[in-house]
Amino acid sequence: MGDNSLLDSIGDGEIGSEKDQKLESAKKEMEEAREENKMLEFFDILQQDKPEDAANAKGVSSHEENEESELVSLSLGMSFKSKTKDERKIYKRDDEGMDQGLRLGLDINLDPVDHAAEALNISSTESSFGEGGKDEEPCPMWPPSKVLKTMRNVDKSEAQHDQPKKTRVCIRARCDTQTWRKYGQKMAKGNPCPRAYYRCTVSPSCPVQRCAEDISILITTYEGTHNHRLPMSATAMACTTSAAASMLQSPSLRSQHGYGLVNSAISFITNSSAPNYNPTDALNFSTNQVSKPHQFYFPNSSISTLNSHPTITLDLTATSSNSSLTHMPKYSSTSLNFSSGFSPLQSSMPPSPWSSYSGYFNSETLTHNRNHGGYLFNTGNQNQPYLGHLHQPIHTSNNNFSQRPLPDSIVAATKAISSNPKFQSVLATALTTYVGNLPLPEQWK
DNA sequence: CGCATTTGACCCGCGC
DNA sequence: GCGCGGGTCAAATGCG
Repeated sequence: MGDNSLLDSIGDGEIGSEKDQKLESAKKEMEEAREENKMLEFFDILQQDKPEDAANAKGVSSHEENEESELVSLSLGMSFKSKTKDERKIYKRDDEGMDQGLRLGLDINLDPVDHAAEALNISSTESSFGEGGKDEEPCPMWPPSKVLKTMRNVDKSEAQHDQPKKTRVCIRARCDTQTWRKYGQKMAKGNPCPRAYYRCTVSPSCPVQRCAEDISILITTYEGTHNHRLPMSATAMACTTSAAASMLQSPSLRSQHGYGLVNSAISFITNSSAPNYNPTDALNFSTNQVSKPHQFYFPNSSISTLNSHPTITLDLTATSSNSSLTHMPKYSSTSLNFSSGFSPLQSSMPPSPWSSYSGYFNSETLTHNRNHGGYLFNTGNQNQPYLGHLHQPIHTSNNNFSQRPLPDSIVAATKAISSNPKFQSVLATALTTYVGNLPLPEQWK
Protein backbone atom coordinates (compact mmCIF):
# COMPACT_ATOMS: atom_id res chain seq x y z
CA MET A 1 0.00 0.00 0.00
CA GLY A 2 2.53 2.44 1.18
CA ASP A 3 4.70 1.49 -1.68
CA ASN A 4 2.24 2.94 -4.06
CA SER A 5 1.38 5.99 -2.10
CA LEU A 6 3.48 8.14 -4.29
CA LEU A 7 1.73 6.99 -7.38
CA ASP A 8 -1.60 7.30 -5.71
CA SER A 9 -0.92 10.79 -4.58
CA ILE A 10 0.05 11.75 -8.05
CA GLY A 11 -2.72 10.00 -9.78
CA ASP A 12 -5.70 10.62 -7.58
CA GLY A 13 -7.84 13.68 -7.51
CA GLU A 14 -5.23 16.29 -8.06
CA ILE A 15 -5.75 19.12 -10.39
CA GLY A 16 -3.19 19.30 -13.13
CA SER A 17 -1.84 22.70 -12.14
CA GLU A 18 -1.30 21.58 -8.59
CA LYS A 19 0.53 18.59 -9.86
CA ASP A 20 2.68 20.75 -12.03
CA GLN A 21 3.47 23.02 -9.16
CA LYS A 22 4.48 20.13 -6.99
CA LEU A 23 6.57 18.65 -9.73
CA GLU A 24 8.24 21.96 -10.35
CA SER A 25 8.93 22.35 -6.70
CA ALA A 26 10.40 18.89 -6.55
CA LYS A 27 12.56 19.61 -9.56
CA LYS A 28 13.93 22.72 -7.93
CA GLU A 29 14.76 20.78 -4.83
CA MET A 30 16.48 18.17 -6.91
CA GLU A 31 18.53 20.73 -8.75
CA GLU A 32 19.62 22.34 -5.54
CA ALA A 33 20.53 19.01 -4.09
CA ARG A 34 22.51 18.12 -7.17
CA GLU A 35 24.54 21.26 -7.01
CA GLU A 36 25.20 20.78 -3.36
CA ASN A 37 26.18 17.20 -3.90
CA LYS A 38 28.60 18.07 -6.63
CA MET A 39 30.31 20.39 -4.27
CA LEU A 40 30.36 17.75 -1.60
CA GLU A 41 31.73 15.19 -4.00
CA PHE A 42 34.49 17.47 -5.04
CA PHE A 43 35.29 18.06 -1.43
CA ASP A 44 35.30 14.35 -0.90
CA ILE A 45 37.72 13.85 -3.74
CA LEU A 46 40.09 16.34 -2.26
CA GLN A 47 39.83 14.70 1.11
CA GLN A 48 39.82 11.07 0.08
CA ASP A 49 43.38 10.39 1.12
CA LYS A 50 42.86 11.73 4.56
CA PRO A 51 41.81 9.48 7.42
CA GLU A 52 39.02 11.78 8.45
CA ASP A 53 37.28 10.93 5.24
CA ALA A 54 34.81 8.67 6.84
CA ALA A 55 33.98 11.23 9.42
CA ASN A 56 33.40 13.81 6.77
CA ALA A 57 31.28 11.50 4.74
CA LYS A 58 29.26 10.52 7.72
CA GLY A 59 28.89 14.09 8.61
CA VAL A 60 27.32 14.64 5.26
CA SER A 61 25.12 11.64 5.68
CA SER A 62 23.95 12.62 9.06
CA HIS A 63 23.29 16.06 7.86
CA GLU A 64 21.16 14.69 5.10
CA GLU A 65 19.41 12.36 7.39
CA ASN A 66 18.57 15.24 9.58
CA GLU A 67 16.92 16.69 6.59
CA GLU A 68 14.71 13.67 6.92
CA SER A 69 12.74 14.05 3.77
CA GLU A 70 15.66 14.97 1.61
CA LEU A 71 17.86 11.96 1.64
CA VAL A 72 20.31 12.98 -0.97
CA SER A 73 22.56 10.80 -2.99
CA LEU A 74 26.15 11.69 -3.38
CA SER A 75 26.15 10.05 -6.72
CA LEU A 76 26.64 12.87 -9.11
CA GLY A 77 23.72 14.81 -7.92
CA MET A 78 21.10 12.18 -8.15
CA SER A 79 18.70 12.78 -5.36
CA PHE A 80 15.63 11.09 -4.17
CA LYS A 81 13.31 11.07 -1.30
CA SER A 82 13.15 8.10 0.88
CA LYS A 83 9.65 7.36 1.84
CA THR A 84 9.83 4.68 4.43
CA LYS A 85 11.91 3.87 7.41
CA ASP A 86 12.99 0.68 5.79
CA GLU A 87 14.22 2.47 2.75
CA ARG A 88 16.11 4.90 4.87
CA LYS A 89 17.64 1.99 6.66
CA ILE A 90 18.81 0.53 3.42
CA TYR A 91 20.36 3.72 2.25
CA LYS A 92 21.97 4.38 5.57
CA ARG A 93 23.38 0.93 5.61
CA ASP A 94 24.72 1.41 2.15
CA ASP A 95 26.35 4.62 3.16
CA GLU A 96 28.06 2.79 5.92
CA GLY A 97 29.15 0.19 3.47
CA MET A 98 30.78 2.88 1.48
CA ASP A 99 33.27 3.35 4.18
CA GLN A 100 34.73 0.00 3.36
CA GLY A 101 36.82 -0.73 0.39
CA LEU A 102 37.87 1.64 -2.28
CA ARG A 103 36.41 5.01 -2.19
CA LEU A 104 36.77 7.15 -5.21
CA GLY A 105 35.85 10.64 -5.93
CA LEU A 106 32.46 9.81 -7.20
CA ASP A 107 31.74 7.85 -4.09
CA ILE A 108 31.81 4.78 -6.22
CA ASN A 109 33.03 1.72 -4.46
CA LEU A 110 35.00 -0.31 -6.88
CA ASP A 111 34.93 -3.48 -4.93
CA PRO A 112 31.68 -4.57 -6.45
CA VAL A 113 33.28 -4.64 -9.80
CA ASP A 114 35.27 -7.51 -8.54
CA HIS A 115 32.02 -9.22 -7.98
CA ALA A 116 31.20 -8.47 -11.53
CA ALA A 117 34.38 -10.09 -12.54
CA GLU A 118 33.56 -13.04 -10.42
CA ALA A 119 30.19 -13.20 -12.03
CA LEU A 120 31.80 -13.22 -15.38
CA ASN A 121 33.88 -16.10 -14.22
CA ILE A 122 30.90 -18.18 -13.36
CA SER A 123 31.02 -19.81 -16.71
CA SER A 124 34.74 -20.07 -16.77
CA THR A 125 34.75 -23.75 -16.07
CA GLU A 126 32.65 -24.44 -19.08
CA SER A 127 33.75 -21.77 -21.39
CA SER A 128 36.89 -19.87 -21.98
CA PHE A 129 36.22 -17.18 -19.46
CA GLY A 130 37.78 -16.02 -16.35
CA GLU A 131 41.50 -15.96 -16.57
CA GLY A 132 41.54 -12.55 -15.12
CA GLY A 133 39.37 -13.40 -12.18
CA LYS A 134 40.38 -13.44 -8.58
CA ASP A 135 40.76 -16.45 -6.40
CA GLU A 136 38.16 -15.46 -3.95
CA GLU A 137 35.15 -17.48 -3.07
CA PRO A 138 33.23 -18.63 -6.08
CA CYS A 139 30.26 -16.68 -7.17
CA PRO A 140 27.19 -18.24 -5.67
CA MET A 141 24.70 -20.06 -7.74
CA TRP A 142 21.14 -18.93 -7.43
CA PRO A 143 18.97 -21.90 -6.95
CA PRO A 144 15.36 -22.25 -7.95
CA SER A 145 12.72 -21.69 -5.42
CA LYS A 146 12.59 -25.35 -4.54
CA VAL A 147 16.21 -25.34 -3.69
CA LEU A 148 15.81 -22.06 -1.97
CA LYS A 149 13.34 -23.65 0.34
CA THR A 150 16.05 -25.89 1.59
CA MET A 151 18.39 -23.01 1.95
CA ARG A 152 16.22 -20.75 4.00
CA ASN A 153 18.49 -21.01 6.93
CA VAL A 154 21.28 -19.77 4.79
CA ASP A 155 19.09 -17.04 3.48
CA LYS A 156 18.12 -15.98 6.93
CA SER A 157 21.67 -15.80 8.02
CA GLU A 158 22.45 -13.81 4.96
CA ALA A 159 19.60 -11.51 5.68
CA GLN A 160 21.12 -10.90 9.04
CA HIS A 161 24.13 -9.65 7.21
CA ASP A 162 21.96 -7.43 5.11
CA GLN A 163 22.19 -9.67 2.13
CA PRO A 164 19.23 -10.07 -0.14
CA LYS A 165 17.66 -13.51 -0.31
CA LYS A 166 17.47 -13.54 -4.03
CA THR A 167 18.63 -11.29 -6.74
CA ARG A 168 16.79 -11.00 -9.95
CA VAL A 169 17.84 -9.67 -13.24
CA CYS A 170 15.03 -8.45 -15.38
CA ILE A 171 15.72 -8.11 -19.05
CA ARG A 172 13.57 -6.52 -21.65
CA ALA A 173 14.32 -7.99 -25.00
CA ARG A 174 12.67 -8.75 -28.26
CA CYS A 175 13.89 -12.25 -28.63
CA ASP A 176 15.64 -14.94 -26.76
CA THR A 177 17.53 -17.90 -28.00
CA GLN A 178 17.02 -19.95 -24.88
CA THR A 179 14.77 -22.94 -24.95
CA TRP A 180 12.17 -22.62 -22.28
CA ARG A 181 9.48 -24.78 -20.93
CA LYS A 182 6.42 -23.10 -19.60
CA TYR A 183 5.36 -24.48 -16.28
CA GLY A 184 2.82 -22.03 -15.08
CA GLN A 185 0.90 -18.92 -15.75
CA LYS A 186 -0.81 -16.46 -13.51
CA MET A 187 -2.68 -13.28 -13.79
CA ALA A 188 -0.68 -10.65 -12.06
CA LYS A 189 -2.65 -8.12 -10.15
CA GLY A 190 -2.67 -4.77 -11.81
CA ASN A 191 -1.44 -6.16 -15.08
CA PRO A 192 -3.75 -7.14 -17.90
CA CYS A 193 -1.29 -9.60 -19.29
CA PRO A 194 -0.73 -12.95 -17.68
CA ARG A 195 2.59 -13.67 -16.14
CA ALA A 196 4.07 -16.87 -17.41
CA TYR A 197 6.71 -18.96 -15.75
CA TYR A 198 9.33 -20.80 -17.70
CA ARG A 199 12.24 -23.02 -16.97
CA CYS A 200 15.32 -23.60 -18.97
CA THR A 201 15.06 -26.92 -20.76
CA VAL A 202 18.65 -27.26 -21.83
CA SER A 203 19.46 -29.09 -18.68
CA PRO A 204 16.90 -30.59 -16.32
CA SER A 205 18.80 -29.41 -13.30
CA CYS A 206 19.43 -25.95 -14.58
CA PRO A 207 18.11 -23.54 -12.02
CA VAL A 208 17.64 -20.69 -14.41
CA GLN A 209 14.10 -19.64 -14.82
CA ARG A 210 12.38 -16.78 -16.38
CA CYS A 211 9.15 -15.05 -15.93
CA ALA A 212 7.65 -13.28 -18.82
CA GLU A 213 4.73 -11.15 -19.67
CA ASP A 214 3.44 -11.49 -23.12
CA ILE A 215 3.50 -8.06 -24.58
CA SER A 216 5.27 -7.02 -27.70
CA ILE A 217 8.39 -6.73 -25.65
CA LEU A 218 9.24 -9.70 -23.58
CA ILE A 219 10.16 -8.94 -20.02
CA THR A 220 12.28 -11.71 -18.69
CA THR A 221 13.32 -12.18 -15.12
CA TYR A 222 16.29 -14.39 -14.51
CA GLU A 223 16.93 -16.11 -11.25
CA GLY A 224 19.87 -18.37 -11.00
CA THR A 225 22.77 -19.36 -13.11
CA HIS A 226 22.97 -21.79 -15.93
CA ASN A 227 24.80 -24.91 -14.89
CA HIS A 228 25.53 -26.15 -18.33
CA ARG A 229 27.21 -25.07 -21.49
CA LEU A 230 25.39 -22.41 -23.42
CA PRO A 231 25.42 -21.12 -26.94
CA MET A 232 27.50 -18.03 -27.46
CA SER A 233 24.57 -15.69 -27.47
CA ALA A 234 23.09 -17.30 -24.43
CA THR A 235 26.42 -17.23 -22.69
CA ALA A 236 26.60 -13.53 -23.13
CA MET A 237 23.16 -13.15 -21.69
CA ALA A 238 23.95 -15.46 -18.84
CA CYS A 239 27.01 -13.46 -18.01
CA THR A 240 25.00 -10.33 -18.21
CA THR A 241 22.47 -11.55 -15.75
CA SER A 242 25.04 -13.11 -13.52
CA ALA A 243 27.15 -10.03 -13.43
CA ALA A 244 24.20 -7.82 -12.80
CA ALA A 245 22.86 -10.04 -10.08
CA SER A 246 26.20 -10.48 -8.48
CA MET A 247 26.84 -6.82 -8.40
CA LEU A 248 23.44 -6.19 -7.04
CA GLN A 249 24.04 -8.71 -4.33
CA SER A 250 27.05 -6.91 -3.11
CA PRO A 251 26.08 -4.84 -0.08
CA SER A 252 28.45 -2.09 -0.93
CA LEU A 253 27.29 -2.07 -4.45
CA ARG A 254 23.72 -1.80 -3.50
CA SER A 255 24.71 1.58 -2.39
CA GLN A 256 23.18 3.99 -4.76
CA HIS A 257 26.54 5.58 -5.05
CA GLY A 258 27.75 2.60 -6.90
CA TYR A 259 24.88 2.35 -9.27
CA GLY A 260 26.49 4.53 -11.83
CA LEU A 261 29.38 2.18 -11.99
CA VAL A 262 27.13 -0.80 -11.88
CA ASN A 263 25.16 0.41 -14.78
CA SER A 264 28.21 1.31 -16.73
CA ALA A 265 29.64 -2.15 -16.29
CA ILE A 266 26.34 -3.72 -17.09
CA SER A 267 25.95 -1.43 -19.99
CA PHE A 268 29.07 -2.81 -21.48
CA ILE A 269 28.05 -6.35 -20.86
CA THR A 270 24.48 -6.05 -21.94
CA ASN A 271 25.38 -4.33 -25.08
CA SER A 272 27.46 -7.23 -26.16
CA SER A 273 24.78 -9.66 -25.17
CA ALA A 274 21.98 -7.87 -26.88
CA PRO A 275 20.13 -9.73 -29.58
CA ASN A 276 21.79 -7.72 -32.26
CA TYR A 277 25.19 -8.18 -30.77
CA ASN A 278 27.82 -8.63 -33.33
CA PRO A 279 31.10 -10.16 -32.22
CA THR A 280 32.81 -8.22 -34.90
CA ASP A 281 31.84 -5.09 -33.11
CA ALA A 282 33.50 -6.35 -30.03
CA LEU A 283 36.64 -6.96 -31.97
CA ASN A 284 36.48 -3.56 -33.47
CA PHE A 285 35.86 -2.20 -30.07
CA SER A 286 39.08 -3.60 -28.81
CA THR A 287 41.16 -2.59 -31.71
CA ASN A 288 39.80 0.29 -33.64
CA GLN A 289 37.72 2.24 -31.27
CA VAL A 290 39.43 5.49 -31.80
CA SER A 291 38.16 5.58 -35.28
CA LYS A 292 34.94 3.82 -34.53
CA PRO A 293 33.37 4.88 -31.33
CA HIS A 294 31.39 2.09 -29.81
CA GLN A 295 28.49 3.13 -27.76
CA PHE A 296 27.93 0.58 -25.12
CA TYR A 297 26.03 2.43 -22.57
CA PHE A 298 22.67 1.14 -21.71
CA PRO A 299 20.17 3.86 -21.16
CA ASN A 300 17.27 1.96 -19.75
CA SER A 301 18.81 -0.08 -17.04
CA SER A 302 17.41 0.34 -13.61
CA ILE A 303 17.69 -1.06 -10.16
CA SER A 304 15.06 -1.68 -7.61
CA THR A 305 15.37 -2.96 -4.11
CA LEU A 306 12.17 -4.72 -3.37
CA ASN A 307 12.56 -6.07 0.10
CA SER A 308 14.54 -9.24 -0.27
CA HIS A 309 14.43 -9.17 -4.05
CA PRO A 310 16.71 -6.49 -5.31
CA THR A 311 16.29 -6.44 -9.00
CA ILE A 312 18.15 -4.90 -11.83
CA THR A 313 16.33 -4.25 -15.04
CA LEU A 314 18.15 -4.16 -18.31
CA ASP A 315 16.40 -2.94 -21.36
CA LEU A 316 17.65 -4.73 -24.42
CA THR A 317 14.95 -3.33 -26.59
CA ALA A 318 16.94 -0.19 -27.03
CA THR A 319 19.77 -0.71 -29.41
CA SER A 320 23.24 0.49 -28.79
CA SER A 321 23.01 3.02 -31.51
CA ASN A 322 22.70 6.69 -31.10
CA SER A 323 19.00 6.25 -30.88
CA SER A 324 19.62 5.78 -27.21
CA LEU A 325 20.59 9.34 -27.03
CA THR A 326 17.08 10.32 -27.82
CA HIS A 327 16.33 9.54 -24.23
CA MET A 328 18.87 11.94 -22.96
CA PRO A 329 17.25 15.31 -23.25
CA LYS A 330 14.57 14.25 -20.85
CA TYR A 331 16.92 14.55 -17.95
CA SER A 332 19.52 16.93 -16.90
CA SER A 333 22.76 15.24 -17.63
CA THR A 334 26.35 15.44 -16.79
CA SER A 335 28.88 14.13 -19.21
CA LEU A 336 31.52 11.67 -18.26
CA ASN A 337 33.75 10.46 -20.96
CA PHE A 338 36.55 7.96 -21.16
CA SER A 339 37.03 8.57 -24.79
CA SER A 340 40.31 9.32 -26.39
CA GLY A 341 39.09 12.77 -27.03
CA PHE A 342 38.95 13.43 -23.36
CA SER A 343 42.24 15.08 -22.81
CA PRO A 344 42.13 15.33 -19.01
CA LEU A 345 42.19 11.58 -18.82
CA GLN A 346 44.50 10.69 -21.53
CA SER A 347 47.66 11.36 -19.69
CA SER A 348 46.68 9.03 -16.93
CA MET A 349 45.24 6.22 -18.94
CA PRO A 350 47.13 3.47 -20.65
CA PRO A 351 46.63 3.09 -24.36
CA SER A 352 43.89 0.59 -24.21
CA PRO A 353 40.47 -0.15 -25.48
CA TRP A 354 39.12 1.73 -22.54
CA SER A 355 40.82 4.87 -23.55
CA SER A 356 38.07 5.07 -26.08
CA TYR A 357 35.41 3.95 -23.77
CA SER A 358 32.24 5.83 -24.23
CA GLY A 359 30.20 4.91 -21.24
CA TYR A 360 26.83 5.67 -19.96
CA PHE A 361 26.32 6.08 -16.29
CA ASN A 362 22.72 5.98 -15.35
CA SER A 363 21.84 6.46 -11.75
CA GLU A 364 18.34 5.35 -11.18
CA THR A 365 16.02 5.87 -8.35
CA LEU A 366 15.46 3.01 -6.03
CA THR A 367 11.87 2.08 -6.28
CA HIS A 368 9.57 -0.09 -4.37
CA ASN A 369 6.54 -1.34 -6.13
CA ARG A 370 4.57 -4.15 -4.81
CA ASN A 371 2.29 -4.58 -7.74
CA HIS A 372 5.15 -5.16 -10.05
CA GLY A 373 6.76 -7.55 -7.72
CA GLY A 374 9.89 -5.58 -7.98
CA TYR A 375 11.04 -6.98 -11.26
CA LEU A 376 8.81 -5.84 -14.01
CA PHE A 377 8.93 -2.13 -14.01
CA ASN A 378 10.93 -0.33 -16.56
CA THR A 379 12.16 3.09 -15.76
CA GLY A 380 13.23 3.66 -19.27
CA ASN A 381 9.74 3.58 -20.61
CA GLN A 382 8.22 6.93 -20.04
CA ASN A 383 4.81 5.45 -20.56
CA GLN A 384 5.18 3.60 -17.35
CA PRO A 385 3.48 5.26 -14.43
CA TYR A 386 6.63 5.91 -12.49
CA LEU A 387 6.29 9.60 -12.20
CA GLY A 388 8.25 9.60 -9.04
CA HIS A 389 11.48 8.65 -10.67
CA LEU A 390 14.33 11.00 -10.47
CA HIS A 391 16.80 10.46 -13.21
CA GLN A 392 20.28 11.75 -13.30
CA PRO A 393 21.97 9.90 -16.08
CA ILE A 394 25.52 10.65 -16.86
CA HIS A 395 26.02 9.84 -20.42
CA THR A 396 28.79 10.21 -22.82
CA SER A 397 28.58 11.01 -26.38
CA ASN A 398 31.37 12.21 -28.50
CA ASN A 399 28.93 14.64 -29.95
CA ASN A 400 27.56 15.92 -26.74
CA PHE A 401 30.75 15.94 -24.88
CA SER A 402 32.46 18.54 -26.88
CA GLN A 403 29.62 20.88 -26.25
CA ARG A 404 29.61 20.65 -22.50
CA PRO A 405 32.16 21.98 -20.12
CA LEU A 406 32.93 19.51 -17.38
CA PRO A 407 32.88 20.40 -13.74
CA ASP A 408 36.24 19.86 -12.13
CA SER A 409 34.74 17.32 -9.81
CA ILE A 410 33.67 15.20 -12.71
CA VAL A 411 37.05 15.39 -14.33
CA ALA A 412 38.79 14.43 -11.14
CA ALA A 413 36.39 11.66 -10.39
CA THR A 414 36.60 10.29 -13.87
CA LYS A 415 40.33 10.30 -13.67
CA ALA A 416 40.22 8.51 -10.36
CA ILE A 417 37.99 5.82 -11.70
CA SER A 418 39.63 5.24 -14.99
CA SER A 419 43.12 5.11 -13.59
CA ASN A 420 42.25 2.65 -10.89
CA PRO A 421 44.04 -0.66 -11.46
CA LYS A 422 41.17 -2.65 -10.11
CA PHE A 423 38.76 -1.02 -12.45
CA GLN A 424 41.05 -1.65 -15.35
CA SER A 425 41.54 -5.23 -14.31
CA VAL A 426 37.85 -5.84 -14.23
CA LEU A 427 37.37 -4.25 -17.55
CA ALA A 428 40.14 -6.34 -18.93
CA THR A 429 38.39 -9.42 -17.68
CA ALA A 430 35.21 -8.32 -19.28
CA LEU A 431 36.94 -7.64 -22.51
CA THR A 432 38.64 -10.98 -22.43
CA THR A 433 35.30 -12.56 -21.90
CA TYR A 434 33.63 -10.99 -24.84
CA VAL A 435 36.39 -10.41 -27.26
CA GLY A 436 38.11 -13.67 -26.73
CA ASN A 437 41.62 -14.38 -25.67
CA LEU A 438 43.14 -11.43 -27.37
CA PRO A 439 46.36 -10.27 -25.78
CA LEU A 440 45.86 -7.43 -23.38
CA PRO A 441 48.29 -4.75 -22.36
CA GLU A 442 50.60 -5.92 -19.63
CA GLN A 443 49.43 -3.32 -17.17
CA TRP A 444 45.93 -4.77 -17.36
CA LYS A 445 46.92 -8.18 -16.17
C1' DC B 1 1.17 -41.64 -28.26
C1' DG B 2 4.28 -38.43 -26.55
C1' DC B 3 5.20 -33.91 -25.53
C1' DA B 4 3.98 -29.20 -24.53
C1' DT B 5 0.70 -26.16 -22.68
C1' DT B 6 -3.10 -24.88 -19.76
C1' DT B 7 -5.25 -24.29 -15.52
C1' DG B 8 -6.81 -24.81 -10.92
C1' DA B 9 -5.16 -26.06 -6.42
C1' DC B 10 -1.80 -25.72 -3.11
C1' DC B 11 2.11 -23.80 -0.49
C1' DC B 12 4.49 -20.20 1.50
C1' DG B 13 6.06 -15.56 2.59
C1' DC B 14 4.80 -11.15 3.82
C1' DG B 15 2.06 -7.28 5.34
C1' DC B 16 -1.54 -5.73 8.20
C1' DG C 1 -3.52 -14.76 13.20
C1' DC C 2 -5.46 -13.84 8.87
C1' DG C 3 -5.68 -12.62 4.17
C1' DC C 4 -3.45 -11.65 -0.05
C1' DG C 5 -0.51 -12.53 -3.70
C1' DG C 6 3.45 -14.80 -5.84
C1' DG C 7 5.28 -19.08 -7.20
C1' DT C 8 4.94 -24.07 -8.05
C1' DC C 9 2.84 -28.49 -8.84
C1' DA C 10 0.36 -31.74 -11.32
C1' DA C 11 -3.70 -33.35 -13.64
C1' DA C 12 -6.20 -32.21 -17.73
C1' DT C 13 -6.12 -30.86 -22.33
C1' DG C 14 -4.41 -29.89 -26.92
C1' DC C 15 -1.57 -30.75 -30.76
C1' DG C 16 1.57 -32.85 -34.07
